[in-house]
Amino acid sequence: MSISDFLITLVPFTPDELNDILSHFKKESVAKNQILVRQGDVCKFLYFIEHGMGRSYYLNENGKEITQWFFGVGKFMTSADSFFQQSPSLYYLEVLQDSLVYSISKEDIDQLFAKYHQMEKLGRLVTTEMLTKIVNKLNAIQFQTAKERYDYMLAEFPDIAHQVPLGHIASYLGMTQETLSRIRK
Amino acid sequence: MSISDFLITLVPFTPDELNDILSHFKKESVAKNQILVRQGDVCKFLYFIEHGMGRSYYLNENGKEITQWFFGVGKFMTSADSFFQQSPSLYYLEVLQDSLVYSISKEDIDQLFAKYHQMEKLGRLVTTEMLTKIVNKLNAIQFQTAKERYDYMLAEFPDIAHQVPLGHIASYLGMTQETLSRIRK
DNA sequence: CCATTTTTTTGATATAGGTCAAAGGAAGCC
DNA sequence: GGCTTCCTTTGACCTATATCAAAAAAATGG
Repeated sequence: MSISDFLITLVPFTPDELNDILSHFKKESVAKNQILVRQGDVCKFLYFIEHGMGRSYYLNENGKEITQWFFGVGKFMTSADSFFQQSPSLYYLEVLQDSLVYSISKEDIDQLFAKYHQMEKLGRLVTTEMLTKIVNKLNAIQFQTAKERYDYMLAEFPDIAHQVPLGHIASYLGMTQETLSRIRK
Repeated sequence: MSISDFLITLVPFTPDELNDILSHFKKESVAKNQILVRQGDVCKFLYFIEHGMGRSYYLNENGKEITQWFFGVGKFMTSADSFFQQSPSLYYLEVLQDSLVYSISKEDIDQLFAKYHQMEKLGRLVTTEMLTKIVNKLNAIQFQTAKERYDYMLAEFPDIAHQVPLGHIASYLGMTQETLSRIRK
């Protein structure tokens, strides 16, 4: 899904608005395993994934990587709190496959928010969707067995679930990789 | 905190805008234990809590109440997904103490979103704040021990933690009330 | 295509927190 | 102010999942 298709399905931008908005996004190819943001850095960009996938993760007290979220095709990827507050990121942002993304800076998106009422609406809708998805994850994590949590993963990220290392998924689901391996049988 | 104080700390509304916006909120007294929305109903209103507190909860497969969120003074309370999508609510919304709230309907708030660019921004900011808070809860639930989860509760809801039945808090934190009772000692 | 590294699976054992049952306390109500 | 209902604590036992260790399988790179 292209970024302009994505935008117009959510909000009825005029062609002029759409062109102006798109002109602030920069197309980038990013190689597999590239780190876009490090824990402690300020996240400078918001990325739209046209092709590929990524994840956010952090290092826990034992230095283990804990996946916090997966980002697939047609989604915005960023370290949300860091990007919007321009505060140090709690997470790494990593690209998991060679990807094609469109990036926009905080200043540019703020300008667009201020310039276009409809852009502000887009921001609200995208944030609301994310909120709903996080609530779903929370319910899965909080009250479901390991098996059910894996089913949630398959439903939420069907395209991603079979393309990333099992350890990434296990930490995302709050279980060990041994447990996930046993479940998958 | 009054609703108008709350609004202007987030977004610089003009006095006229503020008056118009406030005129769409209706002041209501709600008695303790009153249910504002039932699971399965469409949530018709968004509530701002000027005084009091509430929670959202659902009934799990065994018919047990599972608290999903607490809402304190100076917060918006609603069944977010149901209200914004006008879909059946997954949650009950219950007032936990005699409360003073300001309510606004979906149609009215949509009208305000459409009318005022700044109102749309308010919506985005409030949603973003909620998103951040849910991520915090998720991290507490997913990776912390029962003891640490209770500490998170005390930090996130200091005013609420000591005023509601222990069972509500236990289910919110994803543990049994027996476990929470043992921890509290 | 072999060597090395990474990822996944399997097995044995440990434990945090759950479940079930029941007793104490506290609070609302006539 | 006693009755009833609700809320909290305590005890005994159990289970899902973690931890630790190591083998097997798959992927990567020169």
